[in-house]
Amino acid sequence: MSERMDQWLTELVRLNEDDRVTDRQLSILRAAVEVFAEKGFAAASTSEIAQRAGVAEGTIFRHYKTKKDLLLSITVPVIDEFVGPFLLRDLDTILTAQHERFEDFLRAVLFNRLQFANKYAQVLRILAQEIPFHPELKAQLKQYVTENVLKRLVGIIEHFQEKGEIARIPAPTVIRLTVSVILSHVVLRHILFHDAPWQDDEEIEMTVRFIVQGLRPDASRDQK
Amino acid sequence: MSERMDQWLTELVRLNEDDRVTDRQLSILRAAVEVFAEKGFAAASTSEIAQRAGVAEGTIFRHYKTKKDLLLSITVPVIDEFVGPFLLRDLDTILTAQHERFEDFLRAVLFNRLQFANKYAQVLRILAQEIPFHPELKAQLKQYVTENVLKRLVGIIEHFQEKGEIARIPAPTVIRLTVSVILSHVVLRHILFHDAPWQDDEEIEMTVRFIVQGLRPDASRDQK
Amino acid sequence: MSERMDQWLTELVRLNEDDRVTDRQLSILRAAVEVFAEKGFAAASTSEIAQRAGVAEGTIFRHYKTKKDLLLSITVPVIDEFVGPFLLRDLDTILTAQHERFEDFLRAVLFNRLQFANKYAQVLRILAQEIPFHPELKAQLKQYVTENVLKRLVGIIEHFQEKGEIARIPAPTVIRLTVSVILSHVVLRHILFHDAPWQDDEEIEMTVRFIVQGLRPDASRDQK
Amino acid sequence: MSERMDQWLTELVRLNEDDRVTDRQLSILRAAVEVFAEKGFAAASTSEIAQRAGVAEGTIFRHYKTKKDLLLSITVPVIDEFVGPFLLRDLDTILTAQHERFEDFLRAVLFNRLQFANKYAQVLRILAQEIPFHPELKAQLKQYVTENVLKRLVGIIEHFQEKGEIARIPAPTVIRLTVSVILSHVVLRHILFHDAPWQDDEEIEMTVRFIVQGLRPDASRDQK
DNA sequence: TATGAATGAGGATTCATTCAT
DNA sequence: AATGAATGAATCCTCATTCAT
Repeated sequence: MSERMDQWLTELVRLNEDDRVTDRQLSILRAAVEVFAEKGFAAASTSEIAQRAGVAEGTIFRHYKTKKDLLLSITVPVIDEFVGPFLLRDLDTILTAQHERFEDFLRAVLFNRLQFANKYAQVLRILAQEIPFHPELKAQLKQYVTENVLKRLVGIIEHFQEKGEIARIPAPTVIRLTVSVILSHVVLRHILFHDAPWQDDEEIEMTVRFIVQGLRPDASRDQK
Repeated sequence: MSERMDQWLTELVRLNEDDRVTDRQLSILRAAVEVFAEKGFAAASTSEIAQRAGVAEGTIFRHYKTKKDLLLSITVPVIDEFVGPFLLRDLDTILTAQHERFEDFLRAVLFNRLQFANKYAQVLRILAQEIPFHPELKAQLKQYVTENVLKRLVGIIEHFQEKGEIARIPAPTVIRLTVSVILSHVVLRHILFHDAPWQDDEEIEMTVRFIVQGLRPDASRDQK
Repeated sequence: MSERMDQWLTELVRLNEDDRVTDRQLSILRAAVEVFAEKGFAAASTSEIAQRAGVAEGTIFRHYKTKKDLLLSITVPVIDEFVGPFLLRDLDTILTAQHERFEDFLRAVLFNRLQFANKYAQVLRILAQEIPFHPELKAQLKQYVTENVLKRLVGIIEHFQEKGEIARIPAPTVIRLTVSVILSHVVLRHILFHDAPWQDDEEIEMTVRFIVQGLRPDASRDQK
Repeated sequence: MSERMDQWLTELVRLNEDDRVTDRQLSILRAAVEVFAEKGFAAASTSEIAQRAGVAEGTIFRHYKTKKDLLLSITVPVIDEFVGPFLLRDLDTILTAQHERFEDFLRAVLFNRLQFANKYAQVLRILAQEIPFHPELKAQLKQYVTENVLKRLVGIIEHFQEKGEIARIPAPTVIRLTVSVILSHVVLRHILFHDAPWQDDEEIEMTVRFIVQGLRPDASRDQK
C-alpha cells in the first residue's frame, strides 16, 4: 500500500505545488496522512508525524508553515480531484454517447467513484472528519459541487427524463436519491467492508438496478 | 431549544446513571454537548466547558473522572436510544400489524428516525465524529446493531418478501439499500438542510416510493 | 534588598490589580523583574522565571496570560508612579509655598527623583530597555508626560521667571536643560555608581547650583 | 540614507577587518543594522536579516561565526570611532589653540557629537540597547573612556579652570555635568526630535551658554 | 460537595547553526 | 564561496487532572 500511496501522493502534491516533491516531503505527507487518519487532526501531534516520517520536527515546518497548512496540502487537492476528473473525463463521454442508457451511466459513475475512493480512501476519511471544523474546506467543496457537479447532473437527469428512463420528479430529488445510494455504496464498501468479503460485481449490479427501478416512471406515478 | 435539550439530557443521563441528575451535572452536560459539537472532542477544552456551564474546572472532574468519561456519558446513552426504542416500541407494533404494507412500514421508520435525529441532532453529530477514534463506542454500536437491529430487520424483510412486496434479493443487500436511503434522507434533512427550505412531506413520500419501487419484484428481474 | 523589593512590588501590583497579591504572584513578579533586568525581555525565558520563582511554568500563565502581560504588569504601574505622586504630592506643596526659591524646588525634585529611582531601580532599567519595542508603553509614557508633567512644569518655570530667578528663555528649553541634568544625575547615581563611592549631598548641591546658575538671568543675556 | 549608510558601513568594517568588504558583507551588515535597530538583538532573527540582505541564511554564518559576532562587528567599530577620532582629531586642535575660550570648545564638541550621532544614529541605538547585556562591550567602552577620554578631559577642564573660566569644583563633577548636558542634547535631538522641528543653532547656543554659565566661577561660590 | 490554584507533560512553532551540494 | 535544506534544542503557551481549602 505504501507504494500505491506514494504514487498518488506525488500526483496530488504536484497538482498545486507546481513541480518538485522531494522524498522528504513525500515521507512527511505520508506520515501526516497516516497519523491524521488514525487520530484525527486535532489529536495528531506534529512530533509523531515527524517521528514516523523519520524527519526532525523542524523539517515539517520548513515545508508547511503550520500544522493546518499540512492538512490543507493533503485535503485540498483531493477536493479538486474529487470533482474535476469525474466530470470532465467520464461524464462528458457518457453524455455524448447518446445511445447509452441511464443504467450504463450509473454503472460507470459507481465504478468510477469506487476506484476514486479506493485510491484516496485515507484522505477521504480525513476530509470527512475535518470538513465540519474548517470553513474554508467546507466552502471550497460547496463551491465545487454547486458550480460544477450540480449543473451537469441536472442536465443529465433531464436528458434521461426526456428519454423516458427517469420519472418526472424534481431533479434535485433525483440527485439526492441517486447520490445517496451511490455514496452509501462507496462508503460501505471502503469503510465498513474494506477488508471484509463483499461481492463487488453483484452488489454493484444490485445497486444500479435499485436506482434504475426506483426512479423508473411507472403507471401509478405518471397518472398523478 | 435549550429547554428541549434539557429534557432529553435528563432522560439520557437517567438511563445509565441510575437516578439523580443534579442541575450542575445537567449544565455541565449541556455545555459539553455544545463545545464538543462546535470544536470536536479533541479540540474542546474542559476549561471552556466549565466556563460555559458556569462551574469550576474541578467540578467537572468530580462528576466525570476524565474528559473521555464526559464524552461517553453523552454518547453511550444515545447509542442505546438509537437502537432500543426504535425496535421495541415502533417496529414490533408494525410487525404485529400484519396487514400493513412495506410502504407503511418505511414511512413509519423514516418518520421515527427523522424525529430521533431532530431530538438528538447535536449528540449524533458528536457520535459520528468520534466513533472512528473510540473503539469502545464503535464496538458498542456494532454489537447493538448486529444483535438487535439486523436480526429483526432480516425478519421484517423476509416477511415482506413472502408477501411479494420485496424482490428476492439477499436480505443484507435489501437492508443496505434501504438503510442507505433512509439514513441519507435523515442526514441531509438535519445536517445540510437544517435551516433551509425542504418540503418534508413530499420528500418523505418520494423517498418511500423510491425504495418501494426500487425493491419491488419486477418481471425482468424475476425471470433471471 | 529582597524585602524592600517585596514591599514595593506589593504596592505596585495592588495599584492596578485591585486587591490581593498572593505570595506566589509576588515570587513570580520578583523573579520576572530579576530575569528581565538581567537578560532583557526578549532573551528572558518564562521557564527560567518559573524556576527562580520556585513555581511551575504553567503557574505563570495562570496569573499572566502572556509573557508580555507579565512585563506590562511590572512596568505599567511604574509609569503611573513615575508621574503621579511626583506631581500631586510634592510639586503642589512647592508651588503653593510661594516664598521658596527655585533652588529649593530643584533640591526637592532631585531628592524625590533619587529616592524614586532608588526604590524602582530594576524596573526602571527594564522600562528603559523595553520602551523602544513596545508602542503601548511608549504611548502611555508620552501621554502622561505631555498631559501632566509638561503643563505643570511650564507653570513652575514661568513662576520663577516672573520672580526673576530664571532667565527669559523659552520654557521648553529650560525644561530640557533642567530635566537633562536631573535625569543624568539620577541615572549616573543609580546605574553607573550604584555600588561605587559617591558623595551624595555634595553632588546634589553641585548639581543644583549648576542648574540655578546656568539658568540665572545675567547682564549680558538680558541686554540682548 | 541608504547610500550614506553604505559609506560609513564600509568605513566601519574596514577598520577592524583589515581590508576587503564585499558587497555581500555590506548588504548583510546593512540588513543587520536595520533589524537589530527595529527589534533588538535578541528578538532579531538571522533569517530575517538574510532575507533583507537578499542572501541565503548560511551565507551570514560564513562571514560571521555567530549571530553575536555579527552584532560585535557592527558595534565594536563604533565604540572605537566614538572615542578615537573625537579626541585625536578635534580635541587636540582645540587644546593647542590656547587662545580659545571654554565656550568655543563646548560649541565645537557639541557640534562634533551631533554630527557623529547623525551619522551613526542607528548603530548607537543598538549599542545603547545591547551594552547592558554584553560585558565585553561594556568593558571595551569603559576602557576606552577611562583610558582616553577622561584623562584628556581632566586636562582640558584644568586648563580652563586655570584660565578662570570654570569654577574650582572637582573635575569629575565638571565632566559629569557637562557631558550630561551635551549627551542629553544629542540624544534628544536625534532620538526624540529626529523628525520634529528643532531650531538647531538656537538650541546649541542655549545649551552652550547654560553650561558655561553654570560652571562659571561666581562671587558667592568662590568665597566659600 | 465545590472550588480554583497549581501542576507539568506535551503542544506547535521558531531559530541559530551545520553541512552536503 | 554560496546555498538552503535539515536539525533539534528551546520557546511560549495550553490543558487535563489533582488537591488543599
